[in-house]
Amino acid sequence: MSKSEKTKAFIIETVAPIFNKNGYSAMSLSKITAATGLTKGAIYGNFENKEQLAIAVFQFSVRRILKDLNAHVNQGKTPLAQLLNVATFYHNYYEYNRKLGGCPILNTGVDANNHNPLIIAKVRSYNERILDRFTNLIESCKSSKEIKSSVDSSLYARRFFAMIEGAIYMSYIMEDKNYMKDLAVYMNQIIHKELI
Amino acid sequence: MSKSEKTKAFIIETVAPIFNKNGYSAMSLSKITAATGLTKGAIYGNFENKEQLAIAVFQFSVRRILKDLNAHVNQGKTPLAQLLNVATFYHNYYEYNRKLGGCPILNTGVDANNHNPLIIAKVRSYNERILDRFTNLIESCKSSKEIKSSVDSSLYARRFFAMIEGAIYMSYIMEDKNYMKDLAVYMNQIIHKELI
DNA sequence: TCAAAAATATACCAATCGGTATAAAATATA
DNA sequence: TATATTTTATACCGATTGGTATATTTTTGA
Repeated sequence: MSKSEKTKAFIIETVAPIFNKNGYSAMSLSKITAATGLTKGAIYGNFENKEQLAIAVFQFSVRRILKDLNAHVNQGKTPLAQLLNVATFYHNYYEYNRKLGGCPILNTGVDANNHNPLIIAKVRSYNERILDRFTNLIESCKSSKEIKSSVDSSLYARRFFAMIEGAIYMSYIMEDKNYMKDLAVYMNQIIHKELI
Repeated sequence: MSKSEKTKAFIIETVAPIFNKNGYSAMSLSKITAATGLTKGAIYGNFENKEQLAIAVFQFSVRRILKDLNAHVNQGKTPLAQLLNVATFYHNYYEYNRKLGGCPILNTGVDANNHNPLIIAKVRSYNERILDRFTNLIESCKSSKEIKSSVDSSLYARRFFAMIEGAIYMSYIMEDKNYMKDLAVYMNQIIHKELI
């Protein structure tokens, strides 16, 4: 790992909470230099501009989540166990993202929508990946005969994802982690009552 | 209605989509003056500062929604019909808020969270009102014996509200109104299968 | 209609914005 | 260790930021 690669990583990690909490417009170069202890020279020596830094920061934040989500899901031994693990993953999601200042998928999505095409395209892309992952997981449950074959995989993937984002919004706006706790409970219940 | 009252209302209506789409930081005075055709003198003659204007704009946007939601809900003749009308209200919510550039409760909440205490307090306050309204509606259904007395009113109010916000997020980020259409369907289904 | 009051426009302020050219310093390679 | 290369710091750029004092215009009420 070269010097600049280390510095890049350091900048990204340090800036991540700033971008996630304040959004793109309020993530000023002065905040970035103050937080990192570096100067503009170092920042612009490692990133083309503010937007490219923001994209790198967003990708870093999301990849961490997807990696952990995937690892947690994969602990399940059957497709159904894996699907149920999606629910349990979000049980502690409020605490999990507290240091970051919330969920980057929610925050960056809302922040970038309507006025930052490059970043919102990234958000959409990740959301599609997550939707596909959920859909495939439900399809696998059908293949393994653990849930009903009549279940609309895509529909429930969309419902689950929307419920998750809604719970994240409520938990962070109302500062109440119980929205995430209940999401885990309710998703589990829905799987058992509507899918199995 | 005095001159200044008319001007105030005009500014608020004109600025509403700007604030809702771009957020507080990106809602610059130059954008405000360009959109309204007025000068800084007129803006600052009618509003103390940018933050107070943002608050007025947010309140205007939310009050419109709450007024319309309430009117739609009150068309129901029984508490259950009213609760089911909550679901139908959101059926066209994507189109309903399109001109505004999304839902102010979602957008302003996420935008202001973590760095604008005054505005986020307003968002929380409205969210609590909405939660109370949903809770009371469910309680009324219990009183009229239209739903099971064992239902946890507050819990389902929270679940519904979270589902709604999640569907709004998905519909606007993915530019797919079907998230709102299915929310209406699914909420209706949940009421019939879990509450009645 | 005319003067007092209210509302708006103009011109300006210091501070900050994102970004860059260049100089200085740190690193890597030979 | 010496040098070429990379990385970072400094100093600056024009543009824009939110905000204000004051002049001008418009509205209001007698």
